[in-house]
Parts: sequence; structure tokens; C-alpha cells
Amino acid sequence: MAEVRVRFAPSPTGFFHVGSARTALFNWLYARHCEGTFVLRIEDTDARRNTPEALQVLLDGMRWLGLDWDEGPEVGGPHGPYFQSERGEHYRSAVEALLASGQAYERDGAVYFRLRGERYREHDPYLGEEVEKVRSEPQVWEDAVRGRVEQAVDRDFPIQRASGEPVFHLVNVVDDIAMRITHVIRGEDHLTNTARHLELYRALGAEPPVFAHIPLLLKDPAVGKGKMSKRDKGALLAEYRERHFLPAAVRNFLALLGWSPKGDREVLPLDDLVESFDFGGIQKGAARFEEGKLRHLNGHYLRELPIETYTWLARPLLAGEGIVGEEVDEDYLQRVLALCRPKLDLLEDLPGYCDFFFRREYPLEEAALARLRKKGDPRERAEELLGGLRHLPEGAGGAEVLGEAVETAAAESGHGEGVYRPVARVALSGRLSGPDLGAIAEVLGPAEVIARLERFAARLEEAGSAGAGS
RNA sequence: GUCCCGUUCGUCUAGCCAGGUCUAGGACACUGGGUUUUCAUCCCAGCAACAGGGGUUCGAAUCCCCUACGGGACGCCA
Repeated sequence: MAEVRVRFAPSPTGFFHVGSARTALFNWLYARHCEGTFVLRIEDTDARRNTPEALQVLLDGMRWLGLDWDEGPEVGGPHGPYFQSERGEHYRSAVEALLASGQAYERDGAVYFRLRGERYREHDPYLGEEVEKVRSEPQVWEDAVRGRVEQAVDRDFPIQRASGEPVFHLVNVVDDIAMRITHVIRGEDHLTNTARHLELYRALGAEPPVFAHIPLLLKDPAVGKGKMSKRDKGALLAEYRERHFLPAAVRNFLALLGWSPKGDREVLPLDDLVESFDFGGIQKGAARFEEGKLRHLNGHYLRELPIETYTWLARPLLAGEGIVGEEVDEDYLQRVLALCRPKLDLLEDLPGYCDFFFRREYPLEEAALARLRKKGDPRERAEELLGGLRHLPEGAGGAEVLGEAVETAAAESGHGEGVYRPVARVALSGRLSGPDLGAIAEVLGPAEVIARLERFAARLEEAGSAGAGS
């Protein structure tokens, strides 16, 4: 079987859209699945927005997702250059050939592709003017995703602007021919361009590739209607990197948007994606991008990481929020994170979840205090907990100390232990939810548990004497 | 408006091509229960869909037609 060559051909706009990223991913997966070649070609014919920064955004995004290219910018290859801005001669000679064979003509300084068929003039309500139309033979192709598709092009179309610049349809086809692309995997928005492209392949005497039009990504209905656009919230790949999502999760999630492997598996690491990816699994209907499952996958991949790696990822985040400094004890940090990790899907939620482990001055949540007060005076309960600590076994750990306090206080007061635990939780962390209470106490250690209980009672005392409210 | 493509739980989807095994499966979300005498993890359970109509057939989510709805294209943008 002939070598499979696919390409991803983005235009550097300064943004890397999640829809583009998915198209890149599908191409990359197909190339790797077939052990073919993945080409990255930069469609930078629009000089205005073609900046080095814009290119960098693209390359960074590709690398972040783990999509390496076999031919393209920075790596070169036998079919270069891979920037359209440097391929002018290819386009010029193609235009000349079409002109010479009468398959194109000049008008108003631009060059148009000449369709074959009966011509007639008609008022076009969409364009609001009379135009020349052509009854051309419909182009038919077997789309790898959608099956047989048939469409006719009904107007001559420009292939070179009056400025001498070539137009997208021309450069796209000329480059795909020159780069020996065998499979064009692109968004469904190109479906209606395909007939034009097939006309060009025929006119240029080249065999067309296999086309696979993948479904579009639609915006979250909460955001609006239609396909996702660059301005939509959550539409930029960079957002997920900035929010510390794992690339593995984003990749897995993107792959599942419009494609599925046979069977019930959904958590698919790279190797599994590559192995099971094929056109047969591609959906025809458009997919809606919603963050829910992405979060879930992120949590999954996060929990699979070695705790050292997790800690390495979390440290700069916590440092950025001023929660930990350079001096923080690695072992302590790791023990805290091991407690928090099972509960969180997103790294970005970590600072707000674990900050109390590192701060003396953690806030006492008013809602938590209010709930404690429904079952009595939390300050009294705290005092009773402290009272239960008179006979402490030597060398007891934090969890044991807290357990002793709770049991003794419960036994002496006649209240249930269930009354004391929430109080202890708020005393140690400032809130009513969090990691396992015993585990918090163990990590904090006995001295800190006692100190926090004392401080809690003192803070409530101050608040009480200061008057109502907090 | 014209042309093209699509439509299975709220969302992502399996099943459709090779009609019966589908009282339509999984996952996320949600709800309830259990565990942890706390909790956003974990475990169990529940909720919830074949767009509508016609046809073919003994039998249709699966094949055909129509309608509705959704999306895309229609640029000297890519």
C-alpha cells in the first residue's frame, strides 16, 4: 500500500482554535495510525496577519498537544518550502499552465478558472447582482466520512487576485499535489469547496486525494448558535494550557469529539488513540464542545500521575498564589497534595482547596460557622475538645490526638462524636468540606492540631466579644 | 434565496453500511443511597434518547421518500 501523507495547513492568525487543534489531531492520528507522514504547511498568504508571534502560537500549541510533524517549519523536508509565502513560483507556473491551456482567463486583472458547460446570466439574490453561471458537470467523490457526495460548481472562480497573489483554492490544491498529499482530512466547512478543488485537480492533470470531511465543533448552546468561533469562550487552546489542563486530557477529549473507538472505552492514552483511530469511527453530525467531560478526563489523568510529578506541577501554581514559598518542605507538600488530589479534577482548583495547610491565617467561612451554631456554640465545643486532651499518649500523631480529643469530649459531654467532628474540621481548615479529617490532622501534626483548636476558640471569643456577626 | 451535509439520553457517543439478539449500551453531568460518625474522591442505584410523518418488510433506530429542525458554503478570506 502506498505511503499515506496527510497535512495540517493552518493560517497563522495569532490564535490556535480548539477546532483547528482537533483537525490537526485527526490528521496526526491518521498519519501515525498508518505509519505515514504528517506534514505541517503554513498558509501564510495573507501577509497582514502573518507574524512570527502568530506562527509561534501555532507551533507551541502543536507541541503542547504532542503533535510532532515529519515535514514542515523548523524540520524541513523534501517537498519544501512549507510556507506558502515562499512558494510563489509553484502558484505562478500553475496559473500559467491553466492560462496556456485555456482553462483559465484574465478579467479585471485577476485570473479566473474556466468551467466547462453551458453559460447563462442570472440575477443572484444572495450577491444582489446579475452574474454569469455555468451548467457544469457535477463533481462526485466518495468522501471517507460521508460517503458519496455530489456537487456542481456553477460560477467561474478566481484563482489569482489582481494583485498577483494566488487564491486559497489554487494554492491549496497546488501544494497538496506538490507535497503528494494522499488524504485530505479537514472540517466540514470545506465540503462545498471540494467540487472546486476537484475541478482544479482535473485541470492540472493530477489524481485527487481521498477527502475526509470531519464534523464541525458547535458552540455550547449556553454561549450561542453555530460553529465555534475564535471569540467564543473556551475556543482557544491556549486557555486550557493557561488553566493547567493536562495535554493528555485535552488530546483525549478532542479525539472523542466526533470520533469514537469501537467499544465502551473512553479513556484513551496516546498509543491507544493511534492504534484505534480510523475513518470508520468518525461521526457525521456536528459535536458540541462542553467542558464537563474534559474536566473529568483531566481529573483522571491527574490521578494517574506519580505523586512527584503532580507535586512538580502543583508547586508553581501554589507559589504563584503566594501559598507556598521556596522553603516549603517537599515531604509536607507532597503529603498535602496526596490528600487533595483524589478530590479535584482541575489543578486550578488546588490553591483554594489546600491553602489552609500552609497558612496560619486561613479564613473561617461564615456559612460553615452558621451551620455549626445550629447545633450549639462552636467555641464551647472547641473548648471541650481541648479539655479532652489532658491525658495524651506520648508521641501521638495528629490523627490520634484529634481522635482522642473527639472521643473524650463526646464521652464527657454526652454529645455524639458527630457534633465534634464538624467543629474540628472548621477549626483546622476554616471550612466544612475538604480532605479526610483524620488525614488533615495527621498531616498537620499534633502540635498544630492543638494550636489550631486553641486559636479557633480564641478567634470565636474575640468575635463574640466584638459583637454579633463575624 | 440557492446548493451541500447532518439529526440516538441535557452533553459526548455505541448500535445503522451487512433489518430481528435494542424492553436502545457506555461515559460525563444530574438525583438518590452506601462508605468515610465530616466532605467535592470511591462504590451502588436511578433519571434520561431513536426529530415527525409516510412507505418497504412477517419485522426498522437500522432501507426508501417527504416534512421539520440544525449546520455549512455561496469573497480578488483561509
